[in-house]
Amino acid sequence: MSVDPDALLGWFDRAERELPWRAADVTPWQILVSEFMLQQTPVARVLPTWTDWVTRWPTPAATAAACRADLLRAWGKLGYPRRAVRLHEAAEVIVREHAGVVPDDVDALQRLPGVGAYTARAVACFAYGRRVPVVDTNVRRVVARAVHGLADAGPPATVRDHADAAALLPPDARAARFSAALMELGALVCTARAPQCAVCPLRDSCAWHVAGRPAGTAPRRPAQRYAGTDRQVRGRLLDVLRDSATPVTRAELDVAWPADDVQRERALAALLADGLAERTADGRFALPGQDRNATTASR
DNA sequence: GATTCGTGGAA
DNA sequence: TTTCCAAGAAT
Repeated sequence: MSVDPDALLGWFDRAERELPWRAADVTPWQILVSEFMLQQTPVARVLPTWTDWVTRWPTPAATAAACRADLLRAWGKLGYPRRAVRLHEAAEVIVREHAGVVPDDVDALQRLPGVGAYTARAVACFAYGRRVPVVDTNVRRVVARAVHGLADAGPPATVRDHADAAALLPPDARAARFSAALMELGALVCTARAPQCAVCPLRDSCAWHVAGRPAGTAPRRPAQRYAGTDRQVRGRLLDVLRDSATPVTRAELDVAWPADDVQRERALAALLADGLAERTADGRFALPGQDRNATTASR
C-alpha cells in the first residue's frame, strides 16, 4: 500500500492547524527552536514557551550570547531541560562555524548538539523545503497502519523508517508539504489511542483499515514510572535553582528531596555534569551563569 | 538495541 | 488512581 499525495494534501489544505512556527515570516532558527521544544512534548504546552523564547532570543547570535540561567528559566517546566542546554550549544556552533546561519543540509544540521535524525530532517524540510523523509512518532504510526497494515509502529529503526517514508514522498516540490501533512494526520486523525478512520483521507487505501483494524500483537513495554526516579529528583532540585534569584545552600536542596541522601547527591552530580547547575566558590549551587555574588535570598 | 532524560493532560 | 503518551537525542 502507498499514500495518495492528492488525498493527503487535499485533507491538509482543509485541516492544517495554524501553528505559529508555520507562519510565513518565521525564520529557520525559530523553526529549529520549535523542533527542540516539540521533542517528546505536546504542541499545546510548547506554544506559550516558544512564543516567549523566540521573541526574547530571535536569532542564533542572540541565543548564543544569552546567559544559560536565563535560558533555563525561560524553558520553565517544559521538561527535559538538557534540551535548553543543547539549544544554547547549537546556537554557539551555528554562530562560530556557520556564520550565524542555520545550515540547510541534513548532515550539517545533525552535527549540531541536540539535533538527531528527526530534527535535522524536519528543519531541512520545513525551513528550507528540502525533499527528505521526515520521520517522527506520528509518521511511523501512519506508515505502520497505512502501508504495513499494523496497529502500531514497532521500535524505531532509523534506516528502515527513512526508507519507508522516502518511498512515499512525491517526486516533485510537494514533498515538503507532504511530510508536514503526514505528521499532521498522525497528530489529528491517525492517533495512537483512538484513530478516527471515519474522517481519514487515506481510509480506502489504508492497509490496516482494509484488513479490519487488527489489534497489535507487539508486547507493550512496561509503562515508564516517574515517582521516585532520579528524573523526579533532578526535576525537584532544578525547581529550587530556577526559583531562586541567588545561589542556594545544600540545606535548601536537601528539603527538595529529604528522603534519600544518596539519590539526591547522585541527581545533583548529574545536573552539574549536564551543565544544568554550577557550584559556586562558597559551596552553594545555582543555575549556570547566574550571578554568584549575591548573598540575599529572594524570590 | 536498551536506557535515561521531565512534565502534565487525558483516558 | 493508574496508565498512556507527547514533532527524540545521547549514550
